[in-house]
Amino acid sequence: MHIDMDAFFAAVEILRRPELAGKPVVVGGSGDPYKRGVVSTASYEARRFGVHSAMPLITAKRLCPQCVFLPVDYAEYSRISGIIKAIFFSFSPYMEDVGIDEAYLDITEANGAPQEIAADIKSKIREATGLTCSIGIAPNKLLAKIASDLKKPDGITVINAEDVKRVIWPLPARKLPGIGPKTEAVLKAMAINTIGDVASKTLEFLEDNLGKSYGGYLYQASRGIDDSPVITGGWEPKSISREETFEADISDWQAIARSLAFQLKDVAASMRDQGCTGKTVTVKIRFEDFQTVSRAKTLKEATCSLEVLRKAVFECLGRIELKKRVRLVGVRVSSLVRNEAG
DNA sequence: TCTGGGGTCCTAGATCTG
DNA sequence: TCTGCAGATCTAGGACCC
Repeated sequence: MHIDMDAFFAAVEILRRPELAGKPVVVGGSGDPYKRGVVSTASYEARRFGVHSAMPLITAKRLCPQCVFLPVDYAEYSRISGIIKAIFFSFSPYMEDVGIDEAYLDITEANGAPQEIAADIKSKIREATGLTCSIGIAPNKLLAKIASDLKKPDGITVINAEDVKRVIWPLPARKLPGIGPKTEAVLKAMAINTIGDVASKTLEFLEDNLGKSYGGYLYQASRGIDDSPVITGGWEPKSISREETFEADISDWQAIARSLAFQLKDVAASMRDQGCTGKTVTVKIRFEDFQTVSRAKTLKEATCSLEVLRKAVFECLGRIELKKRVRLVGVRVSSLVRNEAG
C-alpha cells in the first residue's frame, strides 16, 4: 500500500485557517511571491490556474493573481506528519517512511481486505486531522505508488499484476517513478511516449540508449516488476547540507564566505544532533547564469570539528574561480560515520 | 522570464594503491 | 627501476524525488 496525503502543505494551512477553504492557496518560500522561491504545494483550486510544485512563485502569481501565498512551516507539517505516521503504524509495523507526507505499508499480514483497511486508514486520518489522502494498493511498491496517483484527491486504487497492460501501459512515460523531465524529453525524441512504449523496447535497446543500470530499471519497471522491500526501522542520513539562494546575485567574496561559515555551523550542529562525524566536505556555487559548480575535499578521518571543517570549506572555495555573480552557495558534509557512543 | 532546499543515486574520468 | 593492470576511492556533475 502507498499512502500519499493530498496537497499536504496547503491542506494543513487551510486546516488552521478555515476561511481559506475553497480558495486557491500556494505554499512556498517566504510566502512573498515577489521574493525568490518556488511553489512547494498548490491547493487543487490553485492547480486549476496551472500552478504546480517547483514553479517559481512569481510565475504562480502571474498565472493566479488572486492566489493566497503562504510561507512554508515545516515544524507544523512535521507535527501533523507524526500523527499520520502513528496511524499508519497502528495498521502494520511494516511501514516505510518516504518523506513528510507519504509512506509504504506492507499489509500482507494484516487482518482484513486491503480495500477495507485503506478505507479504515482514511477515516482514522480524517478523524484525527481533518485531512484526506490517496491510497494505492498493489503487489509491489512501484505499482502501489503509481496507483495512489491515479485517483487524487481522496481516492483508493487497486492494481493487480494482470492490470499492468490495461491500466499502466496507456499512462504517459513520465508517470513511471524515476522518469523526470530530462528523460521524458529523451524518450519523446525516440517516439517513446507511454509506459507501454517503454515496455515495447528490448532490454538491449534501453541499456544502449539510457545506460546499463537505468535501462535495466526501465525495462523491469515498465512491466510492473519491482521486488524492492518495504524498509522499516527508520533511515540514516548519508549527508547533511545547507544552501542559500541570495535575494539578489552577489559578487562580494566576504558575503559568500560569511554565508558558508554560517551554514557550516548549522551543518555541524545537525551532525552533533545526529551523533555523527563526516569525512567529505563539498562547497557548491551557483552562478547568475545557473551554472553550478562544486569542489570537494576528503579528510584523512571523519570529524565534526568546526575548525577542521571550516578549513576544508575555505580550501574548496579557494579552488572556485568567482568570475561571475553568485546566486547560491551551499555546503555539504558526506561520508558520515555514526558515533558508537551516540 | 524564472528556476528553493534537503536529500539520494548514478556515471565517468582521475587518481591512488598494491 | 620501470611498466602495466586491476580495483578502490575520490571528484564533479547530472537527474530525480519530496
